[in-house]
Amino acid sequence: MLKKKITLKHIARELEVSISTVSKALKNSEEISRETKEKIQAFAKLYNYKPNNIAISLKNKRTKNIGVVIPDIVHHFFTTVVRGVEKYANTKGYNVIVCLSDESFDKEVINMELLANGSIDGFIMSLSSGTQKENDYNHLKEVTEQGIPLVLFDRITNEVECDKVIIDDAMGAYLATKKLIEQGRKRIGLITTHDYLSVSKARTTGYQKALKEFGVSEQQDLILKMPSMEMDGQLIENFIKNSKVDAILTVNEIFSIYGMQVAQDLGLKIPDDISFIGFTDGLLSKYANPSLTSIAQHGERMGEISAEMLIQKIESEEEEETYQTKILEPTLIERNSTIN
Amino acid sequence: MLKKKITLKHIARELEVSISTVSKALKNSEEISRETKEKIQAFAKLYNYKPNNIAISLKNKRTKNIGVVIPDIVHHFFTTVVRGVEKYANTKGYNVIVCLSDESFDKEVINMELLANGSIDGFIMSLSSGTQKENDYNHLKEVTEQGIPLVLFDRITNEVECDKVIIDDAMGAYLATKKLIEQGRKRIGLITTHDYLSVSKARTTGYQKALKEFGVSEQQDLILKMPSMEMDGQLIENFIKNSKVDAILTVNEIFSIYGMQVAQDLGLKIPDDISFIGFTDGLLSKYANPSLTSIAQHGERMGEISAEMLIQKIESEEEEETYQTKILEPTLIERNSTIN
DNA sequence: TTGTAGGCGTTATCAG
DNA sequence: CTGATAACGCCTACAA
Repeated sequence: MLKKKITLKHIARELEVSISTVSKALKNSEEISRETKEKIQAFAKLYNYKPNNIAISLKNKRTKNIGVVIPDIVHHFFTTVVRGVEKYANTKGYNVIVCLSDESFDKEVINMELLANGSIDGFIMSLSSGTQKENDYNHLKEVTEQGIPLVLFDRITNEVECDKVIIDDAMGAYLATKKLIEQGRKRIGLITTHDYLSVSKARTTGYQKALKEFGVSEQQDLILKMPSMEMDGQLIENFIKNSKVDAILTVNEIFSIYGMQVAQDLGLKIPDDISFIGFTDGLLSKYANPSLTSIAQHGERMGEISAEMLIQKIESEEEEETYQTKILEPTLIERNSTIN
Repeated sequence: MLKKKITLKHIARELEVSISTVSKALKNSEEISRETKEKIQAFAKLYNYKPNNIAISLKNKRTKNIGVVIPDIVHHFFTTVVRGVEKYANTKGYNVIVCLSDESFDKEVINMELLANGSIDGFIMSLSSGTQKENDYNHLKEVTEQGIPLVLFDRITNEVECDKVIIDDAMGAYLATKKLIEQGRKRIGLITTHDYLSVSKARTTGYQKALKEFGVSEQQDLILKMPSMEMDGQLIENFIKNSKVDAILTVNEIFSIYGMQVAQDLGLKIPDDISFIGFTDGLLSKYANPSLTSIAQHGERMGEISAEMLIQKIESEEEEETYQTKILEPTLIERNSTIN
């Protein structure tokens, strides 16, 4: 019953020719006679011969695999990036090996080391919070020193020389804050995470820049820093109750969604009494009630660009030591949490 | 600057011993003298020697890679499954290659054929809608005939003999419908997709079973079949307006979320005038307003079980021709769309 | 205790 | 036009 994979050797033996003749015949080489080629090709087709990827990888020192290392996969933004990577990679004949660091430094290191031993031709990754906290990038440096191309996206670091793709997080926060100010909001809060996350830091900067630039006199920083990646509902509730904000910008969707619920429970009208803008224009923003105005991060595009940059590096012969950082423009998507 | 990967050959040449001596020494073989072993191990460590995965794969005919083929990755349920697969696979030293079929039969076929040529040791997959529509499973049969283990989850077919993992979709729909009936709902609608999707079909069956079993006299089927995977807001709106339902069960989250918005726009109170239950207990259900009662599909557990079954098959020597189907119990998670 | 040889499946070079 | 040989990196049975 088992139709095991057939190899060049089998064909050669069966047809009583040499392995190299078979190999050439299947490549339609000019060296081989029409007759022999036809015989071999017919036989190969009949038995559904397909070359073994692993053997080819060993020979070519090319796997046609891309390693994508992300902190979490149950996460809208990262999945859109993966989709973008897949999309581009597939057109170029590459497969995508997905590894989850689970926001852990150790897992990130282990995963990368494993894949770096020949399983992939290059990495596309976003740093785990654990890594950004430890601020230790030796595993990345080792990879690049071995000549394995690396593209960092979204959560990046300046410690490593490699190609990078991000959106202009500061500008995103700036745009959002500006929008709120222009709507006449006077006390604009920011709910963020720790600054060791590169993106949160950049967003905070953008928020502060806008405040400074357009700042109404009484304006001041109203920043809530969540202690962990998890959401702490109580903190948000207290923040809304005590800080008397009339607008809130959050570095993700969840904080906003939850904030809106708290606000509504407190009897506040959205957006009349308080308005919200979140980051990461995902499903939650679209389907929230009221729908959430948010800063689109263009994950899919980011994935495509990352894959393009990576494959370009993989396939370029020369050892170019030039790296670039592509910065995408964020887009403000207006919904009912700021307008009605 | 480039510290290229070092091989056994390099070490052997450098230390003026044979390759096999190096190989054995690094495996701490008894055959090799203490002295030689120490010398070799020290050198290997210094130069950070790591065996090449590809070479080992070729030799062992084992890649330690699992191919996961799913219709879409920007999708909560599938990502939870992937996470479960990763979790279990990693503990067993396997990597996960993710391929997206994009709901397309053709892409599913291409992806699988590519990976089947030696890149993976087994498949975990959920059928694309395109495949279920075509009802053509030859690509799956070929894979299993080649002796490559396959586990189907969620969207499965009886046409292929292999291990399967699903939740009891009929029971899920039955439980939900029963709950609605017990709450005194009289006109319970179902919003689903085409029946060629195995899960939608099963859910419809469960819904009808409950209606029949508990059916209030006036009860009848109030079924809206969405023509595509995409959501058509207009159809839902008309359905709610015209069918006079006082409860709706939907085969995913989105239909419910959207339905709730339509209902609220029509001035209906949830859950007083109309209540909702959806499938796939994801973020949307949790953060919707009101929060959505839903049937949890236990994706992560499903992924773990799939991986466990697959790896068990991969690593078992014998050609067992026995396949099992594991059926997980769905769980009804009550939220504010049915209670307040 | 160490080394040689052959093989995993493929391709490229060179010889016949 | 066809085939033998070596090589990719590793492992292992068998010699020495």
